[in-house]
Amino acid sequence: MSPMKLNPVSERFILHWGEMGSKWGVNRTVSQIHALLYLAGKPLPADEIADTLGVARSNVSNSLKELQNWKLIKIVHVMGDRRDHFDTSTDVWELFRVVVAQRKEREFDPTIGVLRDCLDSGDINKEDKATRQRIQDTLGLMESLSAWGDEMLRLEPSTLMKVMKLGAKIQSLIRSG
Amino acid sequence: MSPMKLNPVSERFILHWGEMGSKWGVNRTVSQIHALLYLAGKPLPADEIADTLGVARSNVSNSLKELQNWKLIKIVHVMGDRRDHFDTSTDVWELFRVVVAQRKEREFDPTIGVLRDCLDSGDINKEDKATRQRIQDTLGLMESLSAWGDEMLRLEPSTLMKVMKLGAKIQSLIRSG
DNA sequence: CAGAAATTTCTGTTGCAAGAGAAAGTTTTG
DNA sequence: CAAAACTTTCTCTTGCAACAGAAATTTCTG
Repeated sequence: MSPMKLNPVSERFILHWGEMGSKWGVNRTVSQIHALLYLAGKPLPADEIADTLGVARSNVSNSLKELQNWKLIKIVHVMGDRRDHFDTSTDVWELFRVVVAQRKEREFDPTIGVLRDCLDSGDINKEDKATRQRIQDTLGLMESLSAWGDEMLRLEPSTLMKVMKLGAKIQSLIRSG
Repeated sequence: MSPMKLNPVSERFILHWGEMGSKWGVNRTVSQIHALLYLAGKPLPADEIADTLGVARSNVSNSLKELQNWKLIKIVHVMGDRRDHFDTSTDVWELFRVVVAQRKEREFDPTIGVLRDCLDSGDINKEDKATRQRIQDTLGLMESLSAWGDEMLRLEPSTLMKVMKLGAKIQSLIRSG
């Protein structure tokens, strides 16, 4: 099959998304596939993805599995076609929320665990007081961020948007409240 | 020189920080060096860093330059020692702020530029309406986050802390205000 | 249930970032 | 200004993630 031709803007979007992903520790092909599905806005079969992006079918297969682990895509079926098709949300806020929640769960929370563990261990007394305090501070920051993240993630996108729009005005609310 | 011995907790902290860095697109050695300087809480010379972490002197040199580009460390001098010493803030909030600001500037803002560019280009009309809308939505989300980030980064750590403590309670303030 | 279609797993390759060590360069000091 | 101390730049190596293609497996269809 000859490579499926993307519109120039879609191509640019997808390529840039791939670069972005790399810089944040996400495999380039994985990012690109997700960008493609997002822009397509409709379920695509794996071979069409491979064809469009010009990567090996097996690479697509593994990347799709990865995206499923991230809960960013799901398998759907199209009438009269036995191939699996893959679909992602077209709601960018929802996608954002999922990515943040996943990274928090995978990397942030475990780190909090390690820090707690460090502070609980008998070995902690071998460290000098100031070092101990810095580990404690780090844990404190991460716990605050974690708790705040959980609360924010629970809000509706529209509410979250309002919170952000409020921005720094929140300062005055804190003083008054 | 024989490798300088770290306390077990420091070692664990530094190793874990290195792993964390990798997952977020930061070079492992770079993360480790920063963690070491943070825990040490005092300026260290490059050779002592190389020695403590067991990596090549040249690697340390390049990593230190990288950390300076990130504005996370600076060169200081110690009386009676002609070697450069490297120092980082021991204020974890300040460090957090710098990292967020840098990543925003390096990766987030340029992406906003690309998206604007996409939407301004003549080629955008080749895309179908729904795709165009999704690019527009993506830009909207990123612009909101960017503006909000700028405002938050301007706040004092202590204020920022209060904002986070407020958490979801902010919802009611929005309704009332 | 045989053959076809689709998918996944396995195996080997490749490209590149990360890093070591040598060489070159710079700064300091007597 | 020569030698020593220190730092950076350069070059080559290495390890590993990313990937391709083949082989194996599963699922579907008449």
